[in-house]
Amino acid sequence: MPRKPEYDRDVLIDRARDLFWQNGWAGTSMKDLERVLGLKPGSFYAAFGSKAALFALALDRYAETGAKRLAALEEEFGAFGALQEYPRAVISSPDAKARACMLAKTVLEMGQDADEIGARASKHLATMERRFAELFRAAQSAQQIHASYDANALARRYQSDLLGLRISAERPDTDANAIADDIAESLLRLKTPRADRMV
Amino acid sequence: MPRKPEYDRDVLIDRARDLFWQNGWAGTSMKDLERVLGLKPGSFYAAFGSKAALFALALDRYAETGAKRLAALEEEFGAFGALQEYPRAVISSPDAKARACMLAKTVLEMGQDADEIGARASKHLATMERRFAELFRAAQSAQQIHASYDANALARRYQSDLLGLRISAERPDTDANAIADDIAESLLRLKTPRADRMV
DNA sequence: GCCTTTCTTGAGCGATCATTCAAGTATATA
DNA sequence: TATATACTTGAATGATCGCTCAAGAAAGGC
Repeated sequence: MPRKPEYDRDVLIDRARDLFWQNGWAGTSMKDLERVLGLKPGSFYAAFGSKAALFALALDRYAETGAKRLAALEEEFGAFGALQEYPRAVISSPDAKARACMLAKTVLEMGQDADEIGARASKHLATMERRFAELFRAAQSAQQIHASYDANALARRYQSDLLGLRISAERPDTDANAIADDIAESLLRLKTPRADRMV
Repeated sequence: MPRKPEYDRDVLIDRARDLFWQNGWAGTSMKDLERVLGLKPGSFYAAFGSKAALFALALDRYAETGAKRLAALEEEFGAFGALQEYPRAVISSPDAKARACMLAKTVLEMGQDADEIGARASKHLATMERRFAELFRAAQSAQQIHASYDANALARRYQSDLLGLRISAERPDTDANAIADDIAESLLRLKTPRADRMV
């Protein structure tokens, strides 16, 4: 039996995710990755195959972490509470390398058709939207949100608000916490029946 | 006197804006620009100085166009009507090369500190936010929005919603029109006094 | 201690990046 | 028509891109 790798693959993927998250696909060079991961080209390609393959792993890791955080909030606060807390949580984690959503950044940089990685990011976003819809439905079952609302529509709007929030949070001159509170507060209005469209 | 340029500088800036808007800074190569603008390197550098200088011109052009569109809506519908119409307008212009905001894409790609172009995009965003605040104040004066709201806070949230909307509109599987309608509709609730914070 | 297997190293690959510049071309004025 | 003044062209620059590969180093099985 031969020697074992000197690195911890999981740790490397985490570091790559942070680097890609912050600097984007094109903004992250192989030289950057070699420096941050502590791998020479030979080891890198033996371990991950290509820059694109590692980016895909980083994307999956990112999406998985986000889903877990949402699940933990649901565990602690219930479905409705999780929806209220998530906006605040997502812009205030101190270890995060960026405020904006890595999935959104990827979709914007790569496009989502024609590019495989962009499509993957888009798929993760769609999965998150479905999770939000489930939470909205659960909140409806718990009588915290009135049944007259369409949970899928609420989820779509909620995700849109989150994406906007996270971009706003990237800007230093903007009070993102106020926006997060605003989003959470607006959920409370959903307890009363949906008003007829007045527009 | 010597010969005149064969190109129309204004048209070239428009084309560069569309290209940069769609593909981003790093995603747009000099070769792309040469092809779309119909300029060989020598002419290009004589005309614009550098890729970065042209990007700055394109950013300014983009911001200027957006501001003009908002002003036109205000002219036609008044302040409150403009705020209602703008979300719909911004995702439905048929000539637009992308749905997402070029300023936001630039900030996300470049960062806004450390990079001069990112900072310029950020400044344009701040200017737009101030314009929104003015419109909210005008709507308050016209009794269409209750005076108990803080116009600056409304503008901050409104811009955040717009940024989210425009990212959502980039995704083909999402009904962005519904989100735009939702944003417009939520403005109607601002006619009644602000409820106390309940979160 | 030897051998096999894997990991590590780093020079170097062709391609592409933004940019430069000297040579050629066209035009308005004198 | 001659000349001065741009504008146009495109080959070439050095740097950097993602990536390859042959050689050296380390570690478990015998």
